[in-house]
Amino acid sequence: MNAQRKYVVSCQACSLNALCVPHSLTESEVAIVDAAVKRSKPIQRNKTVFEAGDKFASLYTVRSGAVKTYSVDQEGDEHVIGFYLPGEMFGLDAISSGQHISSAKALETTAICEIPYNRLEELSAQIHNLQTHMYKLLSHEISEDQQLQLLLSKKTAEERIGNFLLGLSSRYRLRHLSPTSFRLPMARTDIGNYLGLAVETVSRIFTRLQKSNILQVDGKEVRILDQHRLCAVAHVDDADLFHGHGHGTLAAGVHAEPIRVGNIRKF
Amino acid sequence: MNAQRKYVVSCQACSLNALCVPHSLTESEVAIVDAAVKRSKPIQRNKTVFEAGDKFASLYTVRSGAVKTYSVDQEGDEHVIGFYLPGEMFGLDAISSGQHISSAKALETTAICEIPYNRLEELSAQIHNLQTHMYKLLSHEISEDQQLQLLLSKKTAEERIGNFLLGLSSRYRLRHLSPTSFRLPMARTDIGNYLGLAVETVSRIFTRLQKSNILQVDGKEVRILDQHRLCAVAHVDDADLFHGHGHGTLAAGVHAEPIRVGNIRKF
DNA sequence: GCCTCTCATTGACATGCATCAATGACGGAT
DNA sequence: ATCCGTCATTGATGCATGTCAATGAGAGGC
Repeated sequence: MNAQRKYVVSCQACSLNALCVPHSLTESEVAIVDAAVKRSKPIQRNKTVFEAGDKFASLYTVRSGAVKTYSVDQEGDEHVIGFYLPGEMFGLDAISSGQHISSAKALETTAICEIPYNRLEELSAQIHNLQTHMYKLLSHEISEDQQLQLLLSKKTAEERIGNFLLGLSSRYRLRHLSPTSFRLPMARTDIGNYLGLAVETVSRIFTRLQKSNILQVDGKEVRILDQHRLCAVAHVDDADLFHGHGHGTLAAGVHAEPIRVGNIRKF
Repeated sequence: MNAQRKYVVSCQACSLNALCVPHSLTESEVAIVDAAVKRSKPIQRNKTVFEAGDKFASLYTVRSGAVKTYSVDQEGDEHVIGFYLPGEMFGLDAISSGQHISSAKALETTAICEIPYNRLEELSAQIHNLQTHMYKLLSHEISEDQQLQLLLSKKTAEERIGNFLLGLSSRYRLRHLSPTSFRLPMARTDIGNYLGLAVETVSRIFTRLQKSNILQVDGKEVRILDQHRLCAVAHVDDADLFHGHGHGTLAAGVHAEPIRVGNIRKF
């Protein structure tokens, strides 16, 4: 049981506290939520957290590592729905039907927090801040999804990738990691799939951005050399970069400022 | 004040009851929610309900008519986000930031119910069924948005339009209106904009489907002549048609069945 | 009833990206 | 260290859909 303790970190002690569910709660409220959270051993790359068709019982947040969600169609083709970083919550789409309609898979060794949905419902009726937070969280996910729809329906391949990278950059910044130098947790295939592009297109655009000295790419390692020009390529206003980019669990309610249009939404 | 009464119909007496917020509540709970709802005079075509930048104060549902939501980018281009029919709720994306990030406009003369968000939050902490309903509603919107993302990122023009029409058809069926013969409340431009297609493409596909005797189109009037082949064109399984197609306000929690993949999400 | 404005349709042409194909480069397993 | 499988890159080609242009058809105003 001591071995078990290694990965068991209370919400109070978790470094993601400020990014995760507890962020808007008082100390005693956090304690109550903390008691409901199940923490299990980290899972390996490519292991699934849940699969489409599974009964919905819990929501999940990433503690460390990264997760992708996806669905598989009749022809067996995979469709990537989203990527989740530490502090971000996933599984929200399953609340409405009581069944998971998408699957979630670890992109690397990943630790997950699980919070039983029944319990969360109960608690959110009692803890006003928690209810407010959950509504904002769900609403924020909707806003992000709508931003992505805009991206997918109107933007060029270069704009999509530019936005994608800027979104990632923002999310790493929020986690106090370098916003200009980071590792992509997902494969090119996943990026293309997510953005509605062929892998080859993703690859070509990466090399094009590299040749323009906007980006430096080495496998999964990315360095943003010229953020200004990357914004230009993505048609994103530089000034927007520091706003409204919270994602997943964390962002809801963090920003009082207006969220601007034309930004990336999730990754 | 008698004139005013014409359009004031309580939730209890509203024919959309089964499709709208009250659907999962007891009689006495409905009465409480009803008391919080503001009903105002129908608005004219092209009038806005709210605009991007407005302070967020209420959620809205369509009582009659139709609404589109959209955003406008830096270049002044409009991006259609969604269409809403009677019984469907909109404005959900504004909860997270406290400001509307999109605008909502009547596509025809439209009556709206408004429910102050503060009050809704209070009530949902007291009325368990209401909280459950709201969570499902928000979650369902997320599922739909994700379905649309799939449509936009992976499907051909013909599939998009096929799905769009089938989705509309389902929604009309739910309202006990003809699922095979209905009027499109929005312009071709709006359809194209929403689906990420040029107007010309929408037009061409309409005529192509008409020439194949799958559809009969006369301006905004549409008749589905061969649902089976329309499903084939849209790559939608016929059997799915009667499931999981609730939309907007109504759908959340209506169906116990699994929601299948590959269907349209909103419209 | 006519005029005007917006919306819809159709055709001709251009292009961004997908597709196909082949090679190269990791990274994990033994 | 070597092997093998997955992933990434690059080039050649084609096609679906966007763009441009012109005409036609309704709908609302005076």
